[in-house]
Amino acid sequence: MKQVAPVRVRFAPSPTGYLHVGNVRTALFNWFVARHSQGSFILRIEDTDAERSRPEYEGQLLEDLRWLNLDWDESVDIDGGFGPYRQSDRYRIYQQYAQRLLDEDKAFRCFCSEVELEEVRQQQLARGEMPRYSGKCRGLSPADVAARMKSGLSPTQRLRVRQGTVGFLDLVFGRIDIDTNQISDPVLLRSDGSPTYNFSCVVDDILMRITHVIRGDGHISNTHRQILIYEAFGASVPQFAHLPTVLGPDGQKLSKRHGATSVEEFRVQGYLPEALVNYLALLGWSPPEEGKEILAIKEIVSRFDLSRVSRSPAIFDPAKLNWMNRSYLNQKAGDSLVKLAEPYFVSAGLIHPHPGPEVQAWLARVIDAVKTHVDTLSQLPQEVDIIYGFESDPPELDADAQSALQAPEARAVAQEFLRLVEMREPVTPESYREIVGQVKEATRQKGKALFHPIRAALTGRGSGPELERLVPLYEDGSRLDLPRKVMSCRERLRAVLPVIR
RNA sequence: GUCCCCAUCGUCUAGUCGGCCUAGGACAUCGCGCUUUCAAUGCGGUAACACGGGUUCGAAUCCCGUUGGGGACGCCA
Repeated sequence: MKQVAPVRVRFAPSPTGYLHVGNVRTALFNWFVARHSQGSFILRIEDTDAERSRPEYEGQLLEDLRWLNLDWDESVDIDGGFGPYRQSDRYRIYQQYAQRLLDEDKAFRCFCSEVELEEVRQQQLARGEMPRYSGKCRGLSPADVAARMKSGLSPTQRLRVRQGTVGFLDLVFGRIDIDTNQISDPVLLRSDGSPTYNFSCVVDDILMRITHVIRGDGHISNTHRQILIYEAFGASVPQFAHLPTVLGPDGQKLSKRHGATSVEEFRVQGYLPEALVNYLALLGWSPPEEGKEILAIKEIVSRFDLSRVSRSPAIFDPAKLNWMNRSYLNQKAGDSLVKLAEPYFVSAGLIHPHPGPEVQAWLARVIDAVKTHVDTLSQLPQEVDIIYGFESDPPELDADAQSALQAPEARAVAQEFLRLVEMREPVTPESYREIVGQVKEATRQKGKALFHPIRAALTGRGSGPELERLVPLYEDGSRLDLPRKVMSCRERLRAVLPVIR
């Protein structure tokens, strides 16, 4: 029996900003692979760029991943025996491994200055060549090196790239081979001694026993350099899988001007994490069976396979995300949405903070009544205006409601309805139905001619949720302690009275 | 500029040994039904193999070229 090493994948973001949907998708696909194969998902913080990395982004990063329900097995907060998991805490390790390469003459010190290198680059570009390192310091003798060190120059350390071809079998793109003459001797250690991305990444992936490197396709060309580093260490090379880029609706790289792009923004706008995960899973991956696109996370995990990942870039489509979020919203019962929706209602001044059970129960019914109209939780308060709004004197009626109350028969319906409501207060679902029956009899109106005027008088609008649902919400809402008053049926009808006279 | 990669409806995609494809699904869009209205929902329609050459009895599927797009070429990740 052949022993198969357990799958170990990693998501290695840089804490240089908010978690972006493109990165989230990379994290997700890694996580899918880990969970599908009962492997480990490792979260590593790549903060070797001191200029741009900010510690506060790290916390945000973890929080965003938690919100998405992506759990990790090892990271800065869970030691799996392969730590530390923050690259800035691993500098000693990089020094040590860099020294080893130097000792074995697989790397060399380079004293070229940045201006000097830039000059050469410009010349090569002008000649229409691919800019690459000249190899100037490759052949420096130990004495030369010692002399320059003594004079106070601080060198970088570069890998000695061998002749020939390097290649790998990408799990999504297939075979990608190139000639090593396309590659400069990559800098491993900067002149200040800090490691570069390509070096720290490889050292960590070796030491953390990463089996599959899954990342954005912008890293394809880095992969060749990195493989050369694995070779220099005599380490086994992991499998690679590169994911196509996520683009904005205009086909350009996704950026702020395309609207929300960070997980934080999607959360604030009231998208459900499961909807965002489901949508992102379908961006570049498709399940083996057709037609089923709303998939629970566990269904995605069980079906996920890198061989079904597309090779071409995908455009992020907010309209489809909206549809998906709506569909998740409608799948959930109102009472399971109350907790999530509460903050939006509180900040809109519709309920007091920390509502009691009565308000919560009422709110759940309110949400059930209007949720088919919204894409996101943040749209709920404006939709709920049909319950609250009616306070101005006289109340504002929309165009549809006004025309519904134009005809004398329509006003008769509304007046009769009011008369009966006055007698039967408070209105229950049962009494509402009875009253409507009596109005029907008294006015000889039915169907649209009957319901439209009632709706207009009661809600001030030409359309909205079913009246049978709205009426009890008005009645019950009017008895609750809310920062903004909900008017009962009678109050509403009295208020419109001047309008329908 | 040089190298690498990609190319099916407006969008995400199915298509994995070339024939079952007069190209399927989902979103969006349009129409119809249901309903007192809107929404939701049900049913149906419009809509694509970038172009040009090959190979083959047969190509969306294989090969070459063109065009278009993306990426790489850093002491960024």
